[in-house]
Amino acid sequence: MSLRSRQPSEPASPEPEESALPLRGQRKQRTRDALIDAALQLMNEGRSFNSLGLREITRVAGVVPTSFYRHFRDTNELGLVLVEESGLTLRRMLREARRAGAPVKDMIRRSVQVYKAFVLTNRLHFLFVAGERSGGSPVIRGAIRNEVEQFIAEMTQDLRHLQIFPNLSPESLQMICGLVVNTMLNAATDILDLPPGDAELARAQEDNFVKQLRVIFFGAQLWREDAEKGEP
Amino acid sequence: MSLRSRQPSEPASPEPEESALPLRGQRKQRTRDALIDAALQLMNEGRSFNSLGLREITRVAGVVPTSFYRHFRDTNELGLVLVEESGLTLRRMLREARRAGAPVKDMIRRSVQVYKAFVLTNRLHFLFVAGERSGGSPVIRGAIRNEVEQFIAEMTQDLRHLQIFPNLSPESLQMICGLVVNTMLNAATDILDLPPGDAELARAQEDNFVKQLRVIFFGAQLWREDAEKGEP
DNA sequence: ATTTTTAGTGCACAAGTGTTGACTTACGAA
DNA sequence: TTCGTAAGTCAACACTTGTGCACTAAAAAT
Repeated sequence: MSLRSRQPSEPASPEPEESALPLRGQRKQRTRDALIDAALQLMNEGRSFNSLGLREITRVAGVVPTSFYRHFRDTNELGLVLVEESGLTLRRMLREARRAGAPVKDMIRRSVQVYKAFVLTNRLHFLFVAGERSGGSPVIRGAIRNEVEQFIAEMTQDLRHLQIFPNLSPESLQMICGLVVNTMLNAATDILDLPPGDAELARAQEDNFVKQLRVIFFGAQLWREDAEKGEP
Repeated sequence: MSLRSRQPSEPASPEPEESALPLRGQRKQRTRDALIDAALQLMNEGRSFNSLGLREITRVAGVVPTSFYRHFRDTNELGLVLVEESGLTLRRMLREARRAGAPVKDMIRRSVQVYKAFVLTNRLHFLFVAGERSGGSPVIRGAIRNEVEQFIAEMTQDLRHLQIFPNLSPESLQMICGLVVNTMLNAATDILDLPPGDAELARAQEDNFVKQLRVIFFGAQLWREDAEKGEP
């Protein structure tokens, strides 16, 4: 079960150095991808990453256990590669959103729908990120945290240039984005766990998600920097 | 290393049925608790729950592997007990907050500080909940979700009786509470991961947490039910 | 054409795993 | 005092695990 073609990155970019068709390197990359896919596939069946065994991974990848060492020092190193990949996916989402521009009509709901679609088509990466973000081994958790932090920073930049919240200082904008991203990743878990077919539940879940974001954006728009707020 | 006395529940409540000092039952409970504590302790050292082995648990609990079966069918069942316990801890927090009443001055910051303290003194349970909420085995994740859902519902009731948001329908209030709880649990991970001693970082983290909650409550106060909101 | 490199294989090993059944031993009821 | 119950122990089982070493074969370099 091949889950996806791996990292097409730039499909038609004849880089002179790398893609000079080293036939062996190609082959190596293929089993390397098979290993990564195997890990993702196992997680897709309900397992958590750091409960995966090296042998288990190589088994579903269709290679012998010792082959693993030709590509990674241990499973943790594979995990870090997975973190990096997932980070790329996150930034790809941001880039696509950037290109599409902010929808003018019913902005939040549209964004949520786009997000939902993106989560589902990149199911495995989101499963990994949402799952290991607070759970797994400390080193991987740290790496994911970095990636998410970076994502938040980029999102902050984008929103800043869009001038949607002219009232907010860059720091406050970042704090808002952190809140939004947490809400997003949390929703990702819900989206991925949702049994397919139940349109009613999906709708309720989407409505809830939309409302939460509306509250956040609503509060953000009216935010003033200095004051000590809250009801006195 | 005994981490805590287990479930004091009601320290001075001579229940006629249970506490008739069946010396054997006492002993059984003790090793049962040792098993539970062992699991928590292992997680406290950076492991995720469903990577724990039965033997591993019994080893740090100081009993022989086969003893495990006198208390739990398998590790998953232990996990479910852990979920239940953690749920109790969550509700205990709510109850204490209820008894203390809402602080009138600088309400949110106070609450955050109380919450931080509570998370640190109940470190293990929060570590478990925050870690396995989106990570571990599906059945445990589901159980945690139930517990959290219930917590949200209770919190909704409390806020309703406090009349803090008279503008919100019960459903909207629940949605707000969901947002708050997610933000709380997310902050719990940060709080627990924070290296001790770094007061500066702790302060920044707390400020961020406080601000996020302020935005949410601020947005909630101004929320109107009917309208389709957001910037058009 | 020959040699070097290297991705992938096969085999082996020590160590750890979950689970079993028969056992001890001390509590608590008779 | 006797005796059944059951928490905990012991030894053993059939596996799985991560890892090391020698090997093959095909691609790349010479």
